[in-house]
Amino acid sequence: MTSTAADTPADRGAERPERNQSASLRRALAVLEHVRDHVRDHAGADLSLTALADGLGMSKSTVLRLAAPLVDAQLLARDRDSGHYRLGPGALRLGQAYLATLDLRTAASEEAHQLMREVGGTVHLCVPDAPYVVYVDKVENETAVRMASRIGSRAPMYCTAVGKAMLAWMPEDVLGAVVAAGLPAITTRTLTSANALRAELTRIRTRGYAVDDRENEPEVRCIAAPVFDHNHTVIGAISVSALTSRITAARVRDLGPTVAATATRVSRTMGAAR
Amino acid sequence: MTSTAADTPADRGAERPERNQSASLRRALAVLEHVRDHVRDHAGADLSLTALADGLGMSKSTVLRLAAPLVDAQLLARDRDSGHYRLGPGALRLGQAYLATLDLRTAASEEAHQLMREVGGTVHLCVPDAPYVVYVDKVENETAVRMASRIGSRAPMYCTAVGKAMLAWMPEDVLGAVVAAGLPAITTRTLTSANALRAELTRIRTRGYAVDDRENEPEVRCIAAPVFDHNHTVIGAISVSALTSRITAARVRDLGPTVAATATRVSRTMGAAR
DNA sequence: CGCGAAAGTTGTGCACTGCACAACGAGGTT
DNA sequence: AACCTCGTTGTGCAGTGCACAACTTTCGCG
Repeated sequence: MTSTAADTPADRGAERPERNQSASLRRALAVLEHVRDHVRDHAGADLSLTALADGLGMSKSTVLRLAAPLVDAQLLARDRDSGHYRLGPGALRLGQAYLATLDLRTAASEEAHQLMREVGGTVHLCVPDAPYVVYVDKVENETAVRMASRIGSRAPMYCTAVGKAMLAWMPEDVLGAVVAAGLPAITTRTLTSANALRAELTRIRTRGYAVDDRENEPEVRCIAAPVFDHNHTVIGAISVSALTSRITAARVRDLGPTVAATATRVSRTMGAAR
Repeated sequence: MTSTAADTPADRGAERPERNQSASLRRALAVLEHVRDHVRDHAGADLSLTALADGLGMSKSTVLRLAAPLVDAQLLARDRDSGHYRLGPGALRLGQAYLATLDLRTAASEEAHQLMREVGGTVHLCVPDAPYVVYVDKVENETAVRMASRIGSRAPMYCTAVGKAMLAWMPEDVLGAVVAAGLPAITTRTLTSANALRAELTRIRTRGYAVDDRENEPEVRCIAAPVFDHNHTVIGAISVSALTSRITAARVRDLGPTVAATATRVSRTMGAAR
């Protein structure tokens, strides 16, 4: 640090880059996320080395060298002809391994199907990822449903029944994070103030289930209840949703306890006391 | 492990660590893969910091600091109580993003369902990942099939119909890589010599489809054909499989052209000339 | 067909990162 | 309460990887 007479470039007071933060690893993950978010469309979605470097504000050599291990791990793949980057099969392996660890999914599967048959709407299973929810399973009424495209996608907590159901039983600081992330209006009925949301959560806690009454999509109602593990920690939520014509306001009061009972059974399977 | 003739004997003694190889990033990816491969079972699957460090031969502090960005990126998650590591929702996001880029899946979906109805067996869609195949879609006959657990899993090329179907139209060096990876016998009928495999590939090219006649599982026959893109590059394969009682040796000759025709239609959707 | 531009790849100095070791704090067990 | 194990944090020093630029390759265009 303090060198001899030959004075060092005294940058004292300057930004301390904080050691041991794995800057290069973070850069590499930024590369990965950039590819993930940028390969929306199918075949045409190209990401050349220069496009990547420009988009991330890195130099080409940096991206090239960071990408090499990602390609080796098959999280990324390079087009053999163009050299452009896309996600690789390793990404799929990770995702499937993640799903395999979620015994919540297997535990809820049967109940979810029964709930779908009973109610007729679409049943969703979610896990928290504050301030978002992640959809991990989906059961639809139609036959021959292909693997749901929405599995793996995220939605905000504050404007979905599943999100509010989980939030109602999560620590206070999570609500803070949700509010901090912003509460933009999705429809005219979205709860957009922290106070309104807080009051709603209290209501949810007393009745045992959450309702999304056209707060996220104009024509959809949704009823959700939380799933707990053996620690009484919220590990997910299960919901039914349908067009408002299928789930009338009056029917919500019947369906609410049904969904809550289903969620409670799943919780018990997961080891919850009650 | 499978390092064949990778390193030359020339660099003996002189340990050249090879610069610019992103050693730390590779370590981090090793951590990720270790977690992925080690969290087979559900809730009980714990990976403590020390267990991870021991399993990888790294020091605890290294693992701790490498894991931090992975946790931030939600590829990993830590159990709030025990601090143990597991895969995070970000892994699912990656996997789903990968599937979204595969328009092969959407292109083949309808044909796959029709093939399943026509033949009655299980239909698989795969992409190459030499020397393996990766299953990216699956259509089963039974109703109410949950999201296929085998999606995302891998199988060797040399002993599967889909693998051989792709291999038959891939560059010669891919066959070399497959042979180099080894051809262990899975059943008594597995092709275990490079020559037998090469002869089989020639046969496949002439008739237009590949057959796995109990080479991978004792009681299963499988018929597959390759899918090409606009460059006439192999981008996948589609197959039907069933117990030998359902697909007799005689029926193979009927089903082969059916599967090949299906694959050709998918290829055409993908922009192939013919 | 040859020329130019743009993209991808490789070499290298130097600053900074992150590895290992060890000390420290936090629970849990006897 | 003492012990033990696990997770976390501080720090010297070696080695990594970032940026820049030279080089190679590929492609477009007259």
